[in-house]
Amino acid sequence: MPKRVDHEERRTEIAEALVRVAGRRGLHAVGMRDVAAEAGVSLRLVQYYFETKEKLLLYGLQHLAAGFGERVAARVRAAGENPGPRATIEAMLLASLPTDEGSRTFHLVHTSYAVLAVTDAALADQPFLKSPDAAEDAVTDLLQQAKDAHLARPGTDARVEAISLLAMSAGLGTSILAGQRSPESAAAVLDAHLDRIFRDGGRND
Amino acid sequence: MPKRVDHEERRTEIAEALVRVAGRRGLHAVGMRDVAAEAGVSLRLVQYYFETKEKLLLYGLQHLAAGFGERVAARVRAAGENPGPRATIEAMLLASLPTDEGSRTFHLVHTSYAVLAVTDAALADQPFLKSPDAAEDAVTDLLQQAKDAHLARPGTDARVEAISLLAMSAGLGTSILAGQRSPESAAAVLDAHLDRIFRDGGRND
DNA sequence: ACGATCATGGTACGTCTGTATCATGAAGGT
DNA sequence: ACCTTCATGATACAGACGTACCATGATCGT
Repeated sequence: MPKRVDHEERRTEIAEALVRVAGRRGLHAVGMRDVAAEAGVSLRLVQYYFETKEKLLLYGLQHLAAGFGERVAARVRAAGENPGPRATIEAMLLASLPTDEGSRTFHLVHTSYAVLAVTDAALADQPFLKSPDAAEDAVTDLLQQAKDAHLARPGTDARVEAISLLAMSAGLGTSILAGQRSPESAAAVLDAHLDRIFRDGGRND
Repeated sequence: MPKRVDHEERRTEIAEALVRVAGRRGLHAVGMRDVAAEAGVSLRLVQYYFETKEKLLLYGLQHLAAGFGERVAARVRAAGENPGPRATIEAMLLASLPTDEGSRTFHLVHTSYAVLAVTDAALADQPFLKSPDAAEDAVTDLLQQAKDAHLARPGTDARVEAISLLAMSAGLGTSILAGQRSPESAAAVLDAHLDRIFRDGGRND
């Protein structure tokens, strides 16, 4: 036989090609042949490693979500050795905004998947839909910690604020993608809300 | 000739068929033949009233946006004879959430269009993308009025809060659509923020 | 009443799509 | 050394898609 290749590695390369072309021309416009060309392989190879298009899409989605998770984690680590709850939350939220080309692609393709999932049963019960729940729990915990440490205003409802921040972040991200808002102004809005939640020192408003 | 028909009326019927099938099976999956079947006319007729698919999509988008505008306006009117700023804003935001089947369809199709617009130049510079700006101005004005009338907390930055509320509303709407959140909990989150902005009486926190 | 015009039907064409089939060289096990 | 098995190529197929073309009653203006 020919050289035994690492299937998983191959699949990753193809999935990344899928994400690239989806980010460029939109997920709806991506075909098997496009992915093959972008990955520099033949159509047959894409069929070989992913038997059907649906499996390719599913794998691509997982790969996308994993990459996003790493991106956020790296951003949080970059926030410092022992960042406070606010710095951590801020890093998470800002990492979710489509600022550079990479996160723009992620946001666009992710939203495309989400739209598809509404009418496609196979994508609907995919675990990537649960990652927002995980994020919500994480932010809630951080806010609760801040509240316990008297870093946040006493009246804060941790979960409601967590939901709000994540929904805002998602909404702002979409409007950045649509070209309605600049990343800077979106970041400023998020910061304003964090300022409100994390009162500094003893000010009571 | 045959009975002279009202072209605009016909186009509206077909556009509504487009929106219905798009809401059911997703905008990406909608074809000329599907629209024709849903509208109960022949494929030729869809071609006759909209020469090309792109024109059909554009018209459908306008129709969708117009319908949404009416929906919101009706909801605001239903808020009472002379509603205060808070009731008005609340009506606007709640009308934007995908609660019933109609608004669910609107949200889904609208989001599909927005995703397409990112990679499609023809849709990108469509006026419906400006309606968020109009909403932002309207909410900002209402918040400013409330502030001037001492109904809102003094520290409120009207525009930042308007942006936040609309972004939250959009983000919450998307998560409702994805089945991650119930309409009720989303409405509760929005209400919590309105409670915060519109302090009651003389409380200073 | 008649011819120009409008609304509609049917259908064919070319292209693109995802998938399946046939073919073949290259290297593993024994 | 041989035969199986793996990786890859080329291409064919059936269907759906948007669009274009031809046909034909119906009715309006005159």
